[in-house]
Amino acid sequence: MREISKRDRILDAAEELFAERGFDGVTLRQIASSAGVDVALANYHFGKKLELFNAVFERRSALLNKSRLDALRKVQAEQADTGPSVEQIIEAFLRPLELTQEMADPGWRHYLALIAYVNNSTYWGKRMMSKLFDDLVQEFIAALRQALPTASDQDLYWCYHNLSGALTLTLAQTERIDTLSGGLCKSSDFQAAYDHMIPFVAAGFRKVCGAKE
Amino acid sequence: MREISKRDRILDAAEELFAERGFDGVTLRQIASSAGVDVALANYHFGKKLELFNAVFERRSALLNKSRLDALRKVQAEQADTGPSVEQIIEAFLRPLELTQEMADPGWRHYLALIAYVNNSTYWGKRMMSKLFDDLVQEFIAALRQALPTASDQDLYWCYHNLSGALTLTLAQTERIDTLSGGLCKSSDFQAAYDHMIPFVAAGFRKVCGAKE
DNA sequence: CTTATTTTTCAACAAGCGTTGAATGACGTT
DNA sequence: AACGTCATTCAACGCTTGTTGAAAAATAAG
Repeated sequence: MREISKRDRILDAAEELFAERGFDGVTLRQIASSAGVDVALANYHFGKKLELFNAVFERRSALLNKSRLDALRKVQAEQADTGPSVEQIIEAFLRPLELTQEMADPGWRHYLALIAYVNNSTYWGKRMMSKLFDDLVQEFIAALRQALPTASDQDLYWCYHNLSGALTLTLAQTERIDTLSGGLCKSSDFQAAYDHMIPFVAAGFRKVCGAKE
Repeated sequence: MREISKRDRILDAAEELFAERGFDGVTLRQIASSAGVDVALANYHFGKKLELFNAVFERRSALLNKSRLDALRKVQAEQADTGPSVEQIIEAFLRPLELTQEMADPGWRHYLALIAYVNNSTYWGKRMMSKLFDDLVQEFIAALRQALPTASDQDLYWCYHNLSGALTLTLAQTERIDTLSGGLCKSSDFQAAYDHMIPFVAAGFRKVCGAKE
């Protein structure tokens, strides 16, 4: 069994702490302490604090984009004649996230919570989200445009905005729904979250972007 | 024309800056400078930094809750026989927010962006959201339960979670949809946001919580 | 074994932080 | 005009922050 390098331990610790408290809510000393290394080591490997943040944010993005795009290509291949349905597209967009979140390794869970933090932030979001995720999102919107041929682009983007919001709150794992529902629903129950989100969002798309009777 | 007190100028400045950069992303010196007062004055009026944050967060909550509850009571009174429809309930939940966001005073816009920050944060959200907004939310969920009599509570809460996410991202005003849509949709166009969100969410509720055929 | 190179720690820096106590200003009451 | 109260500023405190250069340890190369 291979040891985890100190460099990776710093990334892991930073990932978890940044996701929970945000960029300014965490000090390099906390990260170093949580990783069990000296403060200066983060600087040696990554440079400034902001560069460490970027390194964390970019580490898993390519892998994530690939698994989601693969899921889309798969349903597109399966429905080569008619094209995939709205539900199938949404499913390809969401299920890969569920899979990583339910893995034994908590790293992916922290990473997706970090994405939620960035995506919901005016200050960080504009800079960071587009660069890494725009291409993928446009790919999915193109598929939706084909599945909903009567939709205007404006309607499509606003519907995606709703989808993105519902997803973001799920990724954040705020546990708010736990207290609100008296323990009936749990933020950690990702399968239940996506099982409800997929038909909910698909129905929304159909209603707003579907044929006008 | 009445002068704005320095105390209120501190609240206004803190509201805007906290909403944009989060609790730890803002210093008391930035707040004081933006308000045009001395650093020590924030401490005199509000105590510690965290107490200032709480003061900002609570300042407008009662007023906001009242306007949303009034909107709900109104549609309930109008439809005393059948009870309000899902669309009417969602509309009562959302439109008061749109109204405050479109006011000339930008304070409300900043305040709702702050709510988005808190609601999406594991660290702050658990403590702060429930205390101020749970009663109101349960009131709306009760109304939805009545409009969707076949729904299980679990389904209802998960659907509310989706609604809350879509709303939160709108409140945050990240401008992500602006770049994504190439300027076709604007985060600042609240009317368009809610015009699309209401039918979208209502359709989701009906699909997930409606009668099973 | 020696030498280079990379990784890690140590010690310290200047800057900025939240917070405080005392001094000053403003303002209405008597 | 003198007083007391509230509002505001000033100056400074102890502490933590991100960052750095040099020392030490580990690893690889010859």
